[in-house]
Amino acid sequence: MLYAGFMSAVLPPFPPPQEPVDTPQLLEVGSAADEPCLRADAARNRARLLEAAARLIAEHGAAGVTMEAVAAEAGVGKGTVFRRFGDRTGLLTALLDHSARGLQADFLGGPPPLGPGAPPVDRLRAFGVAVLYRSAEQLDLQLAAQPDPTRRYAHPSVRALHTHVTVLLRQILPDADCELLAQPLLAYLDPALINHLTRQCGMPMERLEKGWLDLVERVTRTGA
Amino acid sequence: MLYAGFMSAVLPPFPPPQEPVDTPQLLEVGSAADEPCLRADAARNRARLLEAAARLIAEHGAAGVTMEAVAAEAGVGKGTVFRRFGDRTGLLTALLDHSARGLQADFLGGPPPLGPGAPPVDRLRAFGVAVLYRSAEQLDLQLAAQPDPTRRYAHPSVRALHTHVTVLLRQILPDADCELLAQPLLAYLDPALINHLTRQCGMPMERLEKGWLDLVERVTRTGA
DNA sequence: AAATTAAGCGGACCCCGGTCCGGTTCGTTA
DNA sequence: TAACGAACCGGACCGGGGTCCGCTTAATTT
Repeated sequence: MLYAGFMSAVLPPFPPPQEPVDTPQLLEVGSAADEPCLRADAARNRARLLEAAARLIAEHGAAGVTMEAVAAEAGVGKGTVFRRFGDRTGLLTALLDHSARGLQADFLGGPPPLGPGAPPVDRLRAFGVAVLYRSAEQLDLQLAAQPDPTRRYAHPSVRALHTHVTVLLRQILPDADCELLAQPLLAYLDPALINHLTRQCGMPMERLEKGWLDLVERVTRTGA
Repeated sequence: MLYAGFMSAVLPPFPPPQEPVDTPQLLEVGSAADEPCLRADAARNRARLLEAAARLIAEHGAAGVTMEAVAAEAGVGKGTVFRRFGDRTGLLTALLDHSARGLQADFLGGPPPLGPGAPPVDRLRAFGVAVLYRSAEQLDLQLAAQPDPTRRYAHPSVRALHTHVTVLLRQILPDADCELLAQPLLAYLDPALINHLTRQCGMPMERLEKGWLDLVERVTRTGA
């Protein structure tokens, strides 16, 4: 199965146009089952929708699936899809949620070198490699789930990754502007870039991996 | 004026679904007036459309302008817009074309430190700062013109920037995988990131500039 | 200058993401 | 268990991007 992440923090009931932006960033994700007590039928429909979406995507590819088709496949109305997931991006993101939580659990509390215990540089290296391969696996979905340019960096899951990298960097380079420095590192792991390099330029993943290690090496090399 | 770049390499006549991908990358842009001898009426309409688009964007913002409105303002049919520019992204890109050519001319043949003559590291520094401020000026348009994730990195203007950075890097780090290393550098200059950092996080441009210089410093620092 | 033809034109048309609101159902309270 | 209200549902509806195809017009050829 692909989605399996039926429980995810998606949206407050309906009018989702509010975006507080004051998100706690870290830790917000990780605690499971945070949907604020969905009504029975709503929860059922939510599950149906995710199943339906996964099924259709497996069959036609993420790009070839319309919201209406998902609704039909799930046997619910179109409005229900948007009520639950806000928009297309929201639905796709929910499908990715399970693996996102898994990754986050791994680097927040899993075994070293990804989790705590290893030296920060090693954790950073492992983090990049993990993200790289995870994204490569779900490339189509990751691409389709990418929100428009004005929201890409504000997206909670991206924020979580950014926070993690920033924290690691601060341990390595206490005097640098780590919040900023984290951005190019993260950008290297952008699914759209991975897609470009592997599929459009034909680079093998090994080269990307080498590139990551090299980048980390260069960025974290201290003082002259 | 904003657009002013009436002459740009946009698309062969109609069926644009072909994307050769074998683009010469560099130098392709720079030689002016490369529209392959447009018919008189077509050229006239093209100019009208760009003027109309610029006018409407100035008035309603890039996001608030529909293709149909542009067509109407220019006094042509909707089909004409799409025939000429392929899609929304194409039209917006054409509006940015003038300044893109200007920038390219500057770093390909202008005076140092941007142009040839200065040490590569200085050129790289100057390049980033120039791109940074140029993007900041046209942020709305740059954001609106951003193509979907699967085309973002394949876009000719991005390719041109990437090539330039790669070339500079190779002069500084002959043994590194400069093609790859150029990506995170370029990503730091992504309009979507600039938008996020300045408008959503409230960072001043000075900090972004410092961040660029620091990043260049770290990435180009040679050997242990 | 007439004929020929390829390029260009335009607006009706389709599709899909997203919204709205009248009717329904769940869960709770009395 | 009756009744109430909030949450939910669904599908009609809307707007905008992108396509199509029959008609028009600019360039070229003789």
